[in-house]
Amino acid sequence: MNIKELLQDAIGQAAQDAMTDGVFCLPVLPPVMLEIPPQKEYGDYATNFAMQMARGAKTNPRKIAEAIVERLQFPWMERAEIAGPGFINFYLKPDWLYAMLSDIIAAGECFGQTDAGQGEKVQVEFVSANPTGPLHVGHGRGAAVGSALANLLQMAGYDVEKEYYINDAGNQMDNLALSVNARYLELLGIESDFPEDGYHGQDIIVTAQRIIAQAGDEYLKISQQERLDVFRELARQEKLSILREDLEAFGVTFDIWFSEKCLHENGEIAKTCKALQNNGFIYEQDGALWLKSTAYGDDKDRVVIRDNGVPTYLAADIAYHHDKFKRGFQKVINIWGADHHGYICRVKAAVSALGYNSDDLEVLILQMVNLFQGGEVVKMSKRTGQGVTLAELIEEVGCDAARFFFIMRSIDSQLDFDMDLAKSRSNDNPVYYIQYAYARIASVFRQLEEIDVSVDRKNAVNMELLTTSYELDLIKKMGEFPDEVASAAQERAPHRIARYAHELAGLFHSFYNQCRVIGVDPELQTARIALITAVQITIRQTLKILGVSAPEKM
RNA sequence: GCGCUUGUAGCUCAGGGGAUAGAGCAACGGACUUCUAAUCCGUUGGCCGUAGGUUCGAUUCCUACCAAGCGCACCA
Repeated sequence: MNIKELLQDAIGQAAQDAMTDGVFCLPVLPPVMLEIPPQKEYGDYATNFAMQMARGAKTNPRKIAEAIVERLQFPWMERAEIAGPGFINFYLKPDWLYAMLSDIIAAGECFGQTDAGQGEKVQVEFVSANPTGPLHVGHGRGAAVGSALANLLQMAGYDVEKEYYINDAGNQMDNLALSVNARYLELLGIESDFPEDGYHGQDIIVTAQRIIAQAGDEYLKISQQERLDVFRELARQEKLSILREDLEAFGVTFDIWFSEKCLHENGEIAKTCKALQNNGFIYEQDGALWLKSTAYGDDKDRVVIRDNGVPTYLAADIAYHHDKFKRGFQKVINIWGADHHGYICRVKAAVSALGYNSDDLEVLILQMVNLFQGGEVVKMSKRTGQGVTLAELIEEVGCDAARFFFIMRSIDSQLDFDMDLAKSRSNDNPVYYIQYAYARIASVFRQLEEIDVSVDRKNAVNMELLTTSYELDLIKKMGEFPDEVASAAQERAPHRIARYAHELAGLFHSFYNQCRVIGVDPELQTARIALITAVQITIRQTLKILGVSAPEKM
């Protein structure tokens, strides 16, 4: 049952009837927007529908509202009032809440699932860090937000695939090989210059040490070029498996790991460039090939094949996006760091040039993360003197807190990550606040079992006994969940689920402090068991989206 | 200089044409012989960056300006 949709339909019908009766005249009715009013006194739902129509109908909005209210037929309606400039406030009979509560328990692990996304085939590509070193905290935000968004879309009825684009071609891989080579020689006591743009991280030394542990100075016997080829591949594999492990430890997995190198090797880049050359979007100048991205609003055209014949990163990205759309995704979502936003225009231009609708490529830009500890910005890891890695952060604050903190802000906002707060086991910490609500419910169930009270007698529940505002507010809030999931998915805004979870937990804690479950009148106890069963289900669903664990005990 | 994002309570942030602008923290005052006090209840706290414009109505949309972050390669 979706009370909101039913009410919307009833209002639409009433408006139609009013038009038939000649109260006002409009060629087409606007959609009925129902909202939860800012204050309880304004009822359970409200709409500005009459005000929306007043524009076109050139009629007093209050008059339209009256006509609608007079004709409205809705079984759960207690009364409807016209307020302010023309709002209609709807006050429903509490019965609808009881029906909703039963629905939640019946839905169980499926609660929140809707077909809002209509099975649309969506790809979410995120993290996609170069396999040249460890993930840092910025990647962590991308990983948490990307995986939560994928979960969210899935629950809202989209057909989701998660993908990691491995930038395993080009200069940075050569630099990686050169860096490993330099460390290798250095460790074997051979003097060598460290490459200027090399990777100075500790992890490169570890890689070189591993190579020595396995093969000693074996690689001194081959040419430098051959050695670099070997090291490039060895390092690539090692870095990749570390990335995969770190992400898995963070609760992040991918359906597909897509290699850039393959696009070079299997000729897809050349093929795509050829196609764009044929339809005039790639031209030659100064010995290089250029994408005519200015045709789609870019500041300047961009080189895709350098004058030395080597494709640029953009060339690979064009072929990559071509491949994505060829795979039949209706929406392609990329999550990029704010430092890549300047890149959006040219990739969208390429997508358009390839004959696709560039609106089907959605690039979500994630603003930067600043770590704070003791009120100070933490730029460097104490241990290594380099940027703080994701693995270090998880070790410090825990996986659950890290994920939640990364997700809880809108992606447009820079994130001030308060490590002290994330670590604190106190009421200040929103993660624990939510998990604690879940654990409290689990604890109540454990104690009920101890005194042999059955927890699944949901058929014989007299829900009408739930009458306090604490109980009714909880049910109301839970009832909003499927809608919240659908609209958060549509807005690509997983932070809304973090916020919702916090609000729901707050309502539960208030209830818990005010109403007892165990030991009250048996019928009321049964009803309250049903209530907290539903709360537990709903909190679990929110945590599932966020990728945060739901502890039975704390 | 150009572009993207942001400017809302002391702090961190939601909201996003409409009814008295919300939450958490901080500050202050209360609640544990009772299902976990990692909790709850209450109080205090706002020219929604500035100036114009559109609108019956703007914190929300538009323009300019100011401030912060991030970009502006034949790097990725």
